[in-house]
Amino acid sequence: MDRSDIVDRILDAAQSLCQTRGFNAFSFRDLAEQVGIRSASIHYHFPTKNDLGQALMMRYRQHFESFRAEINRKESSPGGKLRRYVDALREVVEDQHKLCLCSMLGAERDTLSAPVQDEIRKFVEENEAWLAKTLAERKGTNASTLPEVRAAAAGTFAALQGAMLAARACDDARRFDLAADWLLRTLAV
Amino acid sequence: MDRSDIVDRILDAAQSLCQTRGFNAFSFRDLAEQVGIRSASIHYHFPTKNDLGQALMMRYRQHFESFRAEINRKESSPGGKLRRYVDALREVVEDQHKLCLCSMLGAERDTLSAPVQDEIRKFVEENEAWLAKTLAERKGTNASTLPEVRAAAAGTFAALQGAMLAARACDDARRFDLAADWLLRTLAV
DNA sequence: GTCTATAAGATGATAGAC
DNA sequence: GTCTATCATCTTATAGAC
Repeated sequence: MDRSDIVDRILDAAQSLCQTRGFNAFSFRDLAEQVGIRSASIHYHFPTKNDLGQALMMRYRQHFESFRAEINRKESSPGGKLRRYVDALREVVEDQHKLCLCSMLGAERDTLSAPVQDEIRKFVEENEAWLAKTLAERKGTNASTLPEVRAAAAGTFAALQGAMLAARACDDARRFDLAADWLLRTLAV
Repeated sequence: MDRSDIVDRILDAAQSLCQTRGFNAFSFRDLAEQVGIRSASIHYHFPTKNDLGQALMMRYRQHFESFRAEINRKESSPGGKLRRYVDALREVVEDQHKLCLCSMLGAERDTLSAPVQDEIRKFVEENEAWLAKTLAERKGTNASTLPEVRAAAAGTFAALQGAMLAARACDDARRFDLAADWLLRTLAV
């Protein structure tokens, strides 16, 4: 995990700042200080802040894509897949009560460029599609586009993102567990 | 609804900016321009931005307190109460895909003063307590502090806040309906 | 690729006139 | 209570040396 590639180190620091403070509450100087270089050097890799935001959200989305593929490989039962997915979000919450990058940038949507907005939307769609497929699988079908399955996926995604938000809002990680455990029981996982 | 009191007009404009852009993405100048006065006049009423944030979240919390009391007065069945609560959030979403103030400030929590953080936490606690009481009532008891009822309330609150967030993140109000309707069906309301 | 230096504008906040 | 004027600082971003 010791990425020494400078672009990744910048993105790591930016992601951490973004998940705890928000995109509009950290500067190139804050970022440069954390990475140990000067702010002009950040601009060399990411000319504008929106370029940084786009790269940030794109990388995050791809990480989740790999992560979902890994779950599908390692876990055979739909229930096990859902529990692994929830456990990964729990780890994010337990690390400084961080928010999902998608939620933080989603909240700040109106202040971001169109390419960043597109990345956020894609993240939601891809995660909901996976949840729908997994929830359908649990019912023994592959009809993941049925209205009732799509609704369950949207509700599940909303509950999980909202649980992370409540944990951050109250500075209390147990709020995530309370809501996430209720969700898994309700889904009969 | 035509509040001419200047403090309320400032708070109205600040709330709207906050629910669409976030607390860290609007300035005293933006605010002054919307209200039609100068930024120095805003500082007369709210010396610092955190003073404004505290007043904003306190007023929002009290509005919800009155709103929940109104629901309790007008609606007798627990199911009807929950539906009214959800409908009110839907109205917020339908207005420019606004976020609940609690979610926006909750996301930005680390950048806010302790008094504002306290107001956010109180908002979550008060709304969850009301949901727990209403969900317990639906089961014919008043045991709203039972672990299973508290978990259901936390899950419900998380799902609703997350549904608002997804609608904003994707610039699509139907995402709220999809998740909220699933929630109400799941709660058998 | 990173640095120093700096531009041009925004920001929260204050002093003092009216 | 609102205004003009202003301050010190921070912000994103660029030019040009090394």
